Amino acid sequence: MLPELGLTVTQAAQELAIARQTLHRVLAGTAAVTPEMAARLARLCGISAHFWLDLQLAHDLWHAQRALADTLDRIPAHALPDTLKTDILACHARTL
Amino acid sequence: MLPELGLTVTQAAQELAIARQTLHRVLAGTAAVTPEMAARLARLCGISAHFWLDLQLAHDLWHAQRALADTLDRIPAHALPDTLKTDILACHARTL
DNA sequence: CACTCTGTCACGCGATGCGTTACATTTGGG
DNA sequence: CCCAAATGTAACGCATCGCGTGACAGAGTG
Repeated sequence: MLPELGLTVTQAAQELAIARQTLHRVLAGTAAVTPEMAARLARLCGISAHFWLDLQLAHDLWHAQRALADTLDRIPAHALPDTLKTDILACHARTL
Repeated sequence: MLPELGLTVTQAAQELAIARQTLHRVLAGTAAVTPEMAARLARLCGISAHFWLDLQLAHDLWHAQRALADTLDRIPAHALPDTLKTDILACHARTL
C-alpha cells in the first residue's frame, strides 16, 4: 500500500509521528495493529480504522480459539432465548 | 444476559474457568473484552465472539480517536487510487 | 446469626506496544 | 567503486493492561 502512495517506510513513519521501528513491526506482523495505529493509518490513507482493526481482530480471535481449544471444550454451552438473540443481533447491525 | 441464563456472576466465572474478579471487571467496564474472553463468552451463550469483540473494538477506537485528535490533525491525508480502495473493501466484505 | 453473592481495593506476574540505540544488509546515485 | 539512504533485525527499558489472588465491606436470605 505504501509504494502506491509513493511513500517509503521511513517517510510514512515520520508522517504518522511514530518510530520507524514501530511501523516496521506492524508491517512485519511482529506487532498488532492497535486502535491508535489504526486511527493513524486511517488518517494517512483514507481507509477506515475499522477495517484495519477488523483484520487484527480476526487474527487475534483465530489465535485465541486455537490456544484455548481444550479449555473451551470444558465450558458448558447454554441456550439463550431467541427473543434476546434477535435483539442483540439487531443492535449489532445498527452499529455497522 | 446472565440472569437470562439463570446464572450468577460466581457461577458463570466458574463455568468460564476464570476468576470471579475477572468476569466482574468485564461487566463493570473496568477491563476490556479480550479475544480469549470473547471466545469463552461465545462458547457459553452462543453469541459469536466477533460480536463481543466488535463492541470492544468500537469502544477502543472511540477512545483512541479522542486521545489522538490533536496528533491526527498533523498527519497528512493521502489519496489512494480507487482501484486499490475497491479491492480492499471487496476483500474486507469477503471476510464477513 | 450464619451463609452466599456481590462490589471494590491492592498486590504481583506476565505479556505487549512503543521508543531508543545499535548493527548488518541492501539499494541507488555520483 | 564508494557513499548515503533505506531497510531488516535485535536488545534494552518503560508504561500499560489483563489476570489471578487475597482481603474486606455491604446486601440479601434461610
